[in-house]
Amino acid sequence: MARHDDTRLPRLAVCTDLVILTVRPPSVQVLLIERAQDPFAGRWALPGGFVQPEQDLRSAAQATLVAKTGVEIGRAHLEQLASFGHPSRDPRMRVVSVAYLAMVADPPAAIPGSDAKKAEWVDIESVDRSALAFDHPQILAAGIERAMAKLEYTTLATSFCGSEFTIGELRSVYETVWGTTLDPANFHRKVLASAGFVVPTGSTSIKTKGRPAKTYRAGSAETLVPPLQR
Amino acid sequence: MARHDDTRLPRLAVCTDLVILTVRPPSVQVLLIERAQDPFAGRWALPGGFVQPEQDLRSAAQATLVAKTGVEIGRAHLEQLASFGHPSRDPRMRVVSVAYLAMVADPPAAIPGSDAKKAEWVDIESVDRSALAFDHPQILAAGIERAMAKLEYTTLATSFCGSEFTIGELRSVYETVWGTTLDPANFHRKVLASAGFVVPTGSTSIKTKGRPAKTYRAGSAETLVPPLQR
DNA sequence: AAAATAGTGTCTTTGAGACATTATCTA
DNA sequence: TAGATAATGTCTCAAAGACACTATTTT
Repeated sequence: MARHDDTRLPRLAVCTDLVILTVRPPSVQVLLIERAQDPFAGRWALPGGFVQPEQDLRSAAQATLVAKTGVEIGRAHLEQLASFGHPSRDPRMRVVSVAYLAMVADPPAAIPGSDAKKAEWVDIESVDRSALAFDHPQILAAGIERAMAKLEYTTLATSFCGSEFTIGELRSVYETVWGTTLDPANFHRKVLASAGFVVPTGSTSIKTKGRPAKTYRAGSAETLVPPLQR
Repeated sequence: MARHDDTRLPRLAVCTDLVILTVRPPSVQVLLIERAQDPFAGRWALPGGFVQPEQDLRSAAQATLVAKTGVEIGRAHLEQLASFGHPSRDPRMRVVSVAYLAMVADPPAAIPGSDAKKAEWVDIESVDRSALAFDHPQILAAGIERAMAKLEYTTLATSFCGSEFTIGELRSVYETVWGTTLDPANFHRKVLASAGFVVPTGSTSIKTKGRPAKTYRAGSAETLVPPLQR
């Protein structure tokens, strides 16, 4: 059985890695950094960092999220994704990664910071996933899959929209993430029929084309009953 | 930014804790141990253990699962649940716990092993959740919630059944976990209509009462389209 | 006016639930 | 035979999708 005598415990670290997504129709984008240091210097990777002593896992993820996107907490969705702990996933030493999934709306340019040469929003279609550092191909895949699935049965899509949005903008989030087209009329009715999904602001948006649309804010509901289907 | 110079990294360990569930109508049961050692000696807790060097997270969880239940791998469902890493969740030192959720069918008596005075299957209704050691109340809640949710849109319920089961047995899993009653006729039709949910064995089960039921094995599908509703 | 998008109305089809009916066993 | 559970059939109602139609803007 495992002992907890800490002098016998191996050297080990915990980090967080983030799959930060945004939707810019017709693309879903992920924030990637080009690593400044070894291991994997020069390679693209998910942003992340070691969890500091006395730092909660979520706080660590939040710190990375804010540092890389420049987006205020509270204007982004952040949830734990999964943990990855293969003994040799990091060549330096054993590092268990607690991955987080974040969604932000219309972020400014990504911020490289000290650990990256570059930081960029990249279309997920054009990412050479297998070239990512560490086991980040796996983490990215898990993040994208989770995001796609959660759109169906949660109100998460609103976190890809700004504070005010039209039903058409919300629909384009779904269409972009799922790579499908949805009937505008039926989508409209279904969204308004889901209690707590969106609340009207009373004003309308000015667009370049077509009839101006009423705008909405995200509602208080988190789950979508009934779910929206793909 | 985080440094990776390992001499500066704090002492830290990673463990796995398991929410192991089984269904014995009319109860859902969870495997709990009574801790043999401090901290929390004498208190009930989820089974778990430290992750050993060179041991994968899943392997660590699997080892605990087999050790406590006596069930062969392959006859149990095991999935990662979430990670819990509050800095003071363990009074000894910083310990990040990667929690796993397991489901087993009709297990034998639980095995205490060396780290527990007792190990028992306990009805989840009768667990004094707030008395559990560490942050295990939170982990248990997350496990139960996940299990209940996944019955709806996955074929997971079959992992609470033996290798061969009747539709009625499968239905009682749903009824037990959700605490509801389901229409036997409609349930029957919906299960058989879900492609890949169950496959007929060709034989029938002998029961004490009523007409003998055809038996089925778990099918190859993992997700349930359309989902079964509560 | 034409084009584009927002929003509403309506019809059809599908699927879920309620419940009756038939089948096959044990006590 | 009575009672119990399995399995099938049928009816009704509600929701989803297809699509026609109206509304309001820009060019």
